[in-house]
Amino acid sequence: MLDPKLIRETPELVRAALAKKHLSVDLDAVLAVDAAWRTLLQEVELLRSTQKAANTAMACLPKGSPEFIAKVQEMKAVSSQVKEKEVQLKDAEEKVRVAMLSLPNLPHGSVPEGRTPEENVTFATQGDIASLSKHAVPHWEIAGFERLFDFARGAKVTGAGFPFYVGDGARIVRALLQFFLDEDVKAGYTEVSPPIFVNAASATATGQLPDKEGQMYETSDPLYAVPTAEVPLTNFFRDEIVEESMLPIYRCAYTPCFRREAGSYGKDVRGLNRLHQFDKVELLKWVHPATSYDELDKLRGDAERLLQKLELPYRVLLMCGGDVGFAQAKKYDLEVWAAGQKRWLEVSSCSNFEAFQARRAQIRFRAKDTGKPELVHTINGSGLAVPRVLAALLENNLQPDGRVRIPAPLVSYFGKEYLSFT
RNA sequence: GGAGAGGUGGCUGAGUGGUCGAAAGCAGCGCUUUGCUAAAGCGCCGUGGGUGUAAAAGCCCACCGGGGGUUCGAAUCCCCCCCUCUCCGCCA
Repeated sequence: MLDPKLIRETPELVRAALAKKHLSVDLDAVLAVDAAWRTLLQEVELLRSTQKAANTAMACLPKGSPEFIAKVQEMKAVSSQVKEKEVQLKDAEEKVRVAMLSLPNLPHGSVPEGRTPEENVTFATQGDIASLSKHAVPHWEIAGFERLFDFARGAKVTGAGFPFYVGDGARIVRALLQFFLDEDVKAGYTEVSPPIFVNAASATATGQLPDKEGQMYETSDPLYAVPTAEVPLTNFFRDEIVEESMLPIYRCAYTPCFRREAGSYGKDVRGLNRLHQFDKVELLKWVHPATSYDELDKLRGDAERLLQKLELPYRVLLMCGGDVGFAQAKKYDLEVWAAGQKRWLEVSSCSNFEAFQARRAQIRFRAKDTGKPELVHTINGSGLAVPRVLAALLENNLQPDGRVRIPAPLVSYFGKEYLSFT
């Protein structure tokens, strides 16, 4: 959510910033419902004010006195007016709420112009792609792949996109998660194991709701299966005021992630590229607004280091205005090179949300100098998503003998130096 | 799942229809006293919104778990929901 005062007082500034995101936003409609709401609010408050004054006067009048009875009669009219107006006010309030929730976050000034993913800026590239085998194959074509990653049985038991991981397949997933969490903890993040279902209020605070319910699995309660640990993690401090001295707060969490992802097709959904359920470790920070862009860079660095340790070539994309996302002010994507598919796979998305989520979630800190609550900035990114890292690992490290070499830092977690499909 | 008790400000905890945004205490902040510390005394000390302003101040409204209702008037009475605790049942 944006600052309502900013929208009212500098609508042109807001309009210009939103244009950069290339989303169709009717700011005038938002301003109109806001103005209507404020008019009604003032009318109701005026009525309530007279009601209150009468109430105070009546308190020192004898109950049965003629003056008292006259007042009651007089106030009955006011009371019915208030009730009528309050219905309208409630309606107006809801309209404002919906309108405000529909506005995307403003992109940061450093976000490049652009409409499509092709216009994202390659910010950095690490590792040597050329040295990887020219004969690498997509991971789903590796002999024995389906033994370790059993999509057929997953589809039978649950549905497409819910594979079984078997033997070394299960073990490599566990090794990666353990490695990621240990490294993240070393980098200063406190490990958390959150609930994997959230309520509507939580999903609204982080920006999944309203409008994006089609991307989440919903239970009959209703609760939502988390699409990322970001959701429960961010909401940890919802409706709370923390001390400024507690900032910045660093947390990491592993959860399975559930995404319905309707509408994807082709090579995007082959093998481990895109699943309805996958494992991911998320990094999350609550920070002082003044430091949030430094903290974003640091978080991205923490995610990058994981890829470096796994010896995976990757690039960092700075997302252009059109690809930043609804709730983000600035976003970097980390993509690993998958030698078999000969393409980049997104394994982490590191974003600064500034106060957008904090305002929805009412997460604030008490400023030391003024003593007043202020909104924190939230920052998050994957550290990292398992299946695509795994896909790149399988494709890049496949040996002529059909085994996959395990990168040195992972060996102690995996328990051996090669993953075997037999 | 069943029965009972309860949800009030950062915390503890009064308040059962009117002048209550809410006593008191603790914590916090400021001042006084003091060689320092401690103690004591005095004062300040919730959040959100509207309006106003260069920014403030000020003024107004709302908020006593959430939502609805009764009433001229609700923290207080009624209904629904959520949560916590105790006991019982079930269970990894």
